[in-house]
Amino acid sequence: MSTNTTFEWLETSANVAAKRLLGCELVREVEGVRLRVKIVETEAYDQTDPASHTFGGRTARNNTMFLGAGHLYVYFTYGMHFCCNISCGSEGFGSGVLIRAAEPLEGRDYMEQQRNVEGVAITNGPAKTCQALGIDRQFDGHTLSSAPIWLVRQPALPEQAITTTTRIGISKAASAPRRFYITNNAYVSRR
DNA sequence: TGGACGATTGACT
DNA sequence: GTCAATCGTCCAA
Repeated sequence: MSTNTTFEWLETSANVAAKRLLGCELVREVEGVRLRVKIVETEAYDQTDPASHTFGGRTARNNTMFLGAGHLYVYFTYGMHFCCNISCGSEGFGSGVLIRAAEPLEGRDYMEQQRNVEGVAITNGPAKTCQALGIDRQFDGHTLSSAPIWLVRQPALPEQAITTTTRIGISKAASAPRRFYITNNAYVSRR
């Protein structure tokens, strides 16, 4: 099993971590099935950012983002959806990267069942990706170096393969260019 | 302790 | 393009 033991490469700013995570794989084992996806769209958030959950300081909800790099921060939103982030930076500084979309590499059938749809809609959004991978609140705080969910680092993509834009669905700091995605990837979210 | 508001999605006009 | 669903979190009072 190829798992990472350290996350030094994520002990950096959210912006840099968000770009480094593009192309990396997230592996999930559930009910004896292995699911594997490639991260294709991310957004950066940190304590200095009014749009971040950590802007107001450490709370019970956002605690995972303060644990240091390599933890899964899962939050519940709109009364019905879960979204997941990968924490980055140093312990004590609330920062992380929202996984907005991913491309299925293995276990596509299982993901389609979870989502009850076919095509790119299985993972082309943050809550969709969580649902496809069966990620919910119980995994908040999980360290991404062990089963049943772990991260596999991949070589950094060339800058030219990455598109940078403003983030989606936020009202504060809406003009900050902190959304990153793999140019022309079919699974990148639309709205 | 009440109420506004979300790092969204899917259905509908 | 517009809008409802649905509830945990946070802050003002």
